Amino acid sequence: MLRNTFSEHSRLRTDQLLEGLTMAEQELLISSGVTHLYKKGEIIFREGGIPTGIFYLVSGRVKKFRTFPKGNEQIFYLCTKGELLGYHALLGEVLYPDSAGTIEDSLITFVPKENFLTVLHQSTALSNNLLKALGREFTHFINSITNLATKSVRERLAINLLILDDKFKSGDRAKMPSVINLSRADLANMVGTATETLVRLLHEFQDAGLIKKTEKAISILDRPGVIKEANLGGLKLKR
Amino acid sequence: MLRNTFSEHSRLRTDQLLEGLTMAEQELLISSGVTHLYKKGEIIFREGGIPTGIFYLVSGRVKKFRTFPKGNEQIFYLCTKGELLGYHALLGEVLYPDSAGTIEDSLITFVPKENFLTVLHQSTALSNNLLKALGREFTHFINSITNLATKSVRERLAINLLILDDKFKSGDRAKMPSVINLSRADLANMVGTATETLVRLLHEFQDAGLIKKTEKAISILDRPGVIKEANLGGLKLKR
DNA sequence: CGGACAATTGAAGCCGGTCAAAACTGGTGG
DNA sequence: CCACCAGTTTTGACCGGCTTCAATTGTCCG
Repeated sequence: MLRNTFSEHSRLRTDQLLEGLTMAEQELLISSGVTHLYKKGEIIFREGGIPTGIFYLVSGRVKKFRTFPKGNEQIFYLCTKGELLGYHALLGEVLYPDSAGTIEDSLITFVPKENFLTVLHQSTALSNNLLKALGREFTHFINSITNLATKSVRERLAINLLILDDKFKSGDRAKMPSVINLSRADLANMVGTATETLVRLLHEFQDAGLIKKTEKAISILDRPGVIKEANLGGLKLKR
Repeated sequence: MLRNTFSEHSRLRTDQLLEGLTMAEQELLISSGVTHLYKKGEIIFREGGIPTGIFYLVSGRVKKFRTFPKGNEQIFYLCTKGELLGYHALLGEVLYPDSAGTIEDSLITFVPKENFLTVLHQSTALSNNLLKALGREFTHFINSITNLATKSVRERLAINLLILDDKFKSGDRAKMPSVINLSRADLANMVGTATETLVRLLHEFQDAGLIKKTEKAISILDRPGVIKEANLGGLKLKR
């Protein structure tokens, strides 16, 4: 039940995605690409741009977002190691509807459109894996939508902290509290609020002993407490 | 550019979906199903339920939504004639993450899971059509997310009225202003606001000559005016 | 050390949610 | 045909969460 609200099992992980592909197909997909190091803050592609391939995030973290004329942006997803980027536009045969940019130094492999589509059209395994992944993504998006529409900023912050805690888990010690390394502005843009509001709430959470703010980063100290703040059951009774 | 924000070209229409399929495959998909008349207000499937097939909406209108313990619901999509329902859960091999119910009398064909999956696994045409549709759906969902996160209730109402105007177009005279036949509660749940707030805004819109409220229904009188209210360009300048 | 940018704190005000109650609607049965 | 009831729509009043604007503090580097 908790899973439904904030967990990220819909992530398009390549290990799942490549399952059942022949070595030749895997070769053509991943190994054929050019790998490039993106510095923190670099843009990978921009909304309105023409897709020319997909991106495989070897290491690092990438935000997917929309920008507005006012200057602000809305982040709706954070990619971590092993995920693919930019495939929606290719599949849908449309221009990029969103932008992607690194939030830390990242190693990214570019797979040309032709290679991706070639493998896609000859491998039913890849098709099926993609369909499964996209079907699950749906759950993620309606979670986001309902959270934004019905939850307070405070609750949304708590939810996002839980998600981020998961995404920032260091591979080695999965049990340790993660160090969530994200600027206030980025976090605010994920939660969908003003930076000032976010800062105030973080302060409150820290006072309550739920989190610890350490130089630019955040760690969850009291996970059950944060879960309670998130009100995942919708426990706010009618009256 | 307007398209990006509120138009619904991502709709999973069967006519596009069945393109390239053999007659036998089309037969197995659509014609094999059982068609049933759902009365207005009936539930087709409920979140948490086990998917046993997909639904083809022959005629009528269906809302897709999430419910909360508090009793309220969030509508995130409105299906019209010709669309499919419930395929995400089958593809993702998960329980229904959302609910679906009719908002008017509807004719719906049920296609058993086995038939759907059989055709899916033997027809690359269907796979590709589905992938394309799902890729485009992505655009729709990030539109919803960014609208909810960054736009005022007033702007969101305007946007939704434009979408609904499109969805309630009567097939015969596409040029006439549509009659949007939706309860205040449903409309509020689409916009993501309280019924009372919605009613007040509708009143304002009518006073401004943008819309006309006729017994339970709404018609757009001044479409350019509504578009202006929607602030689609994000024209609200920084200062 | 200074300059730029990020983070924080303060104060003011409005948008929108909530509660309560009135007005309106359609449907039902006497 | 009218009175009544249940559900929906509408209006009113209140107030609290958030946004916004402004200003201060903190931090990282050249």
